[in-house]
Amino acid sequence: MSRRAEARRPRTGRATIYDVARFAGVSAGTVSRVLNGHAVGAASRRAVERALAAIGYVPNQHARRLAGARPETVVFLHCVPGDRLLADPNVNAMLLDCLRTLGEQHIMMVTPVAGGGSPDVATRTLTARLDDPALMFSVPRASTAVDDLVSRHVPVVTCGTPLGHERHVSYVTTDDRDGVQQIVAYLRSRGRRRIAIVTGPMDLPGGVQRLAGYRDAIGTFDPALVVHGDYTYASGIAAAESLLRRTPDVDAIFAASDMMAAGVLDACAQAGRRVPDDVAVAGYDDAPIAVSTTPQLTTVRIPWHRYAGQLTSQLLRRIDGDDASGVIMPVELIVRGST
Amino acid sequence: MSRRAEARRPRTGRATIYDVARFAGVSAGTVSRVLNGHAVGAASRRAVERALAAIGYVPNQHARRLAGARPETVVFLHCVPGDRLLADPNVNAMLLDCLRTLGEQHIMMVTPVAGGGSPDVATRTLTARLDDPALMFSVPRASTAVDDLVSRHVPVVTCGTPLGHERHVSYVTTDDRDGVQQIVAYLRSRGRRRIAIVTGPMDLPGGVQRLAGYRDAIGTFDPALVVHGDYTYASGIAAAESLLRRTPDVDAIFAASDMMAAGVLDACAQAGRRVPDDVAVAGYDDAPIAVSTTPQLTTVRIPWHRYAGQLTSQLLRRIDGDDASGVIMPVELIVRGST
DNA sequence: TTGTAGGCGTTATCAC
DNA sequence: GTGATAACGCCTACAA
Repeated sequence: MSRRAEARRPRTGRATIYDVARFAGVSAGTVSRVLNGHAVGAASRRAVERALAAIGYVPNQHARRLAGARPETVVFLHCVPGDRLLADPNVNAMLLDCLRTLGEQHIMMVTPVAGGGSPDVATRTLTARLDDPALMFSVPRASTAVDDLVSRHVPVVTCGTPLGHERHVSYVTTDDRDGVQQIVAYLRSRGRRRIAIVTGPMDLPGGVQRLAGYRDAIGTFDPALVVHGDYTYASGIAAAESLLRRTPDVDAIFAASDMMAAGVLDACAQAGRRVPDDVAVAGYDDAPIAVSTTPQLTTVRIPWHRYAGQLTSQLLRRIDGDDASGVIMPVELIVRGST
Repeated sequence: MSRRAEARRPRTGRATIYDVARFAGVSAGTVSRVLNGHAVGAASRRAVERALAAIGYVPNQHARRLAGARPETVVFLHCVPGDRLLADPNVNAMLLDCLRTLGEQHIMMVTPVAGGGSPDVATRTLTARLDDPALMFSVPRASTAVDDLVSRHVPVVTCGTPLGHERHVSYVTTDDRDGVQQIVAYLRSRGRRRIAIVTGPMDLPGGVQRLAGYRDAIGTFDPALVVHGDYTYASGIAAAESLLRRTPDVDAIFAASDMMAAGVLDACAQAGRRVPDDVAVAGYDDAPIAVSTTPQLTTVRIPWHRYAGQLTSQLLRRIDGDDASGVIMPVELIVRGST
């Protein structure tokens, strides 16, 4: 790893604000003002705009940032391998919302390239020297990336409660406890008595909080009715198989994600249990798959659109120096055929 | 879109090089020197290193860049929708290679988030204000993004010939003409006389150059034996169907990508043509699919590993101020059962 | 080897 | 409204 040319890097040759100023016959300050939409005389403004166009000036971001301007880039981070996250239509739609809103503020979004490698590694190397605000998804409890960022005063906003970092990180989450309580209450009202849960990963906030909601609502808690999953279809299948074997009297299974619920559905069919007659099945997220299963899934809908709005506004607030804060979005029970 | 607080952004509160210097009892220059691995007295070095650790100093990239340091970020750009590009195992492996090599130089790679939207749009909005070197894949001839970057003196390296920008953009490409000539020569040597081609998109270098190789090698050129595809399996099917119908006497089909060749194979089977007895089929890229078809595909192998090496070194050269240049990688004919 | 002084390109403050 | 001018944090000639 030989050191490269130590010589000062050749000037970029790019036009600066001074070039524009000279061309327009005004001072650099004035150019900066029109660039930033501040008050400027009509004549000067015209002259500057002409110069801008003629020269093809593009501001230097680094200089801008150094001088205290708002960042023009936010970094999207997640720890889910293989772009499974972006494959989720809900997440994708929300991301598009964010992109649009941020775009209006002239802020773009980038993400580290993992290239098939672990995004965790990419994230780690990236956050080691990142200077831009970060938007993080599915942040596991032990994430050191968050610590790094926080300790360097990088504004961070997470999707979901940043377990262990609630005080230093802004976040938007959904009212998981309420959502699960609604589900359990509904199942109860339909006469279900042995209600099981397939949780998400317990190091992710969704895993923890949905289980908490379940415990709150369930009354007498039976550990035999709790199985852990990882949000995937396969884990839904496995969980249901285990439940049906272990506690044959189960008459309702709530899965903490629709993907898992779909797995549960198929496992029930496989085991010869009729849904919803023998056992009710409920999911979470109201993902597209919820309406393409048979029967369709009772689930909890997250207001993704408003969620996205909150996310970006949290981000912008942090960027503008506000303190960290969390917002909790209400959710809505969607009843379909599976219960 | 109300203007936000105009007040100077509050100081980040992050430690600067001066804090470190004060702590270590040396000057800022000295700190900078140890940071950059320049010559420093042993005592000073130790003091600085202690201070660095104690304070948890992290350099400000923007300041660094402004002062003329090498970029620590390169941007990966492509115009293929839906992450189809990253789904290609060859591309992926190469990218990993690049990531590793760049990582050794403390350079990370990011890419704009398209969020299911068109990467072209993401690229456009991004390049509009990008300041970091760019690595571009599958750059179509008309790409204005390249123009933008070049005009702003942003170092650009492309995978494949940057049609129309060869003088201002560094690139790495494969010897497509030679590869195709080898294929055609081989098919000839096996007695094939009516050799057709399914091209790639004609606005991409691979499309143009592989067709060029075909024309060079084929001798008497029959337009009826040329069908255009877009590198996808589906287009391979469509192309083969059209060829078999239009020119039933065709006895060899070369497809400009293995994915298309796989389509050709299936279309032949569908049409009741035996491969290779009735018609020989050849692909290009030596993608994983080339060995999972029946029969396996004769194809052209690209030395991805060395390719990646060239790519990063081109990038580093550009970053260090060298002029743009192109390198052409040799390719290797791989003969398998399909011919 | 080490400190000092400019400069990188931009923004914001302060007089005019 | 406008022009100087001082930061911003870092790097590197230059001088000591």
